[in-house]
This record gives sequence, C-alpha cells and structure tokens, in this order.
Amino acid sequence: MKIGELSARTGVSIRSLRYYEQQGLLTPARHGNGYREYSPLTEEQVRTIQLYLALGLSTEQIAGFLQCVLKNKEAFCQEVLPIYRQKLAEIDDQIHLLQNIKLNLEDRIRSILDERQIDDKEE
Amino acid sequence: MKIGELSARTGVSIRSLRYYEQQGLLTPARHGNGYREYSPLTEEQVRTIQLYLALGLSTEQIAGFLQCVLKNKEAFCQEVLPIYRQKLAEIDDQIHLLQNIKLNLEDRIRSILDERQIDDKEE
DNA sequence: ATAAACCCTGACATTAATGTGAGGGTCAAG
DNA sequence: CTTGACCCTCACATTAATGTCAGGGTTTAT
Repeated sequence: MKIGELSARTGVSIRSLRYYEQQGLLTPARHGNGYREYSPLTEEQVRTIQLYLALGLSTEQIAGFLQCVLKNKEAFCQEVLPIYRQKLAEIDDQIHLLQNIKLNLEDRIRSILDERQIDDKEE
Repeated sequence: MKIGELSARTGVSIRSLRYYEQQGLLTPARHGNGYREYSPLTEEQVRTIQLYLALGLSTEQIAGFLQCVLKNKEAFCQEVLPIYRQKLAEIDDQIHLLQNIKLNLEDRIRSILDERQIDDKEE
C-alpha cells in the first residue's frame, strides 16, 4: 500500500507518516521509483503510534519500545513501565500547577465580582 | 534606574525586560546615549507583569489591560474579567485532558504489574 | 588612556509535531 | 501524448518567552 492509502485508512496525514519514518517509527520498503510501500500491518502500527502520542509520549520515547510492543505484550517490554511512570509524574505536576492557577483565577474572579457588587450598591 | 538595576531588583532577566518593552508592556525613557531609564514605579510594574504571566496570560493579553490595572483596581478594568474567564475555561480543559491521560496511564501501569504478577507465578 | 562593567541592537536557537509550498518525477486513463 | 492524481525531497513556518551570541558604544575608576 502506498502512502496515500495508508493516510486515508488511518486518518494520519502524509506529512506525519513521513515524519514518523524520519523518527525511526516506520521503515517502509521502497519501490524502484522511490515510492514507499507499506505492509498491511503498518496500519495497526500507525494506530499504535497515535495511541502513544495521545498519552503524551514523544516520538523518541515511542521509538524506544515500539518494536518490542508490536511483537509482545506491553508488560514484556522493560522500557515501557519507567516511561509511563515518568510521564505520570510529569502529568501530576502539570495538573497541580494548573489547579493552583485555577484556584488563583477563581479567587480573582470572585474578588472582582464582589467589588463590583459593592460599587453597585454605593451608587 | 538602568536596566541592570531593574533586573537585579526584580529577578527578571535583562532580555525579558527588553522583550516586555517590545511587547508594549514597558515604555522606559531614554538617555541621550540610548540607555533605558526606568522610573522606580517600574519595579512594581514588572512584578505585576510577572504575576499575570504566572497566571498563564500572554504578553498580548496583559498589554490589553496593564495600563488600566496599574491605575485602578482590577475590578474597574472591563477587559480583565473576560480574559480571566477564558483562561479559566482553557485551564479546565487542560486539566480534564490531563486527568484522562492520567487515568489511562494508571490503568496501563496497573495492567503491566498485574500481568507480570501472573507471569511470575507461572514460572 | 585603559580595563572592567555597563549598555545598545539584531539575530539566531530553543520545542515538537504538523502544515504548506516549491520544484519536480511517475503513472494510468483517455 | 497529455492530463490529473499520485509520489518524491527539501525547506520554511508555526508558538512564546527566554537564552545567548556578535559586534559595538559608554562610563567609571584607576
């Protein structure tokens, strides 16, 4: 299957498919004319990549264990767990940061509304 | 006060102070030799800018109400509330996204540990 | 008058995945 | 043999605040 078909089947842009290749995530064969030829298995592979990207992992991290998880259960791949844990820690940090900002914003919004209430009464 | 002193007093890098000026947040006077001259009030102004940046607002958004809030109470500045509310909505979205990813990661980590438990017993 | 410590502008780098366009081959159907 | 629909590579743009040079003036103290 050529790149256009793979793109249509997966919903991933041609640009992105080429980028994944450049990052070492896909290694399609080449026709004599230079066209990429993807095996049917690649479709599932691309969906797997998208899944990991959606978890916030970088292409570099994914490259580190993709070959393993495509052939085995995730639990078999030693690299996965530490990456998951690291990502989880990052996510937790981000959530806490955002929640602090959220509380701050809510306070400020409340203050503004309170002040306006007072000002309204004064006039 | 010159830029080095302002930077030292506020902890904000010289580079950033120049950037704030470029974004219209600061407008120091100039000496004949081209050196920027900041009024003592600027120190507080810079702290205010940092405060808003820490809330996740962009310099462009800050520029939209900074002059007002420096002269009045925040509640007086009409531009502030909608920006706060918009930012709050964005933050909420991000938090929800991150929480979904977090749950997903936790599931996956649990699955891996469970599977390994089983595999350990089998051998 | 020289050295150290300032200041200036301009410009490129950073991050990461993706969009977009130029310039140019290839192939299939008419 | 031409047209349209593919494909290729290369490369610049995107975001936003900040870091970091380079190349060059100024000031202050010695």
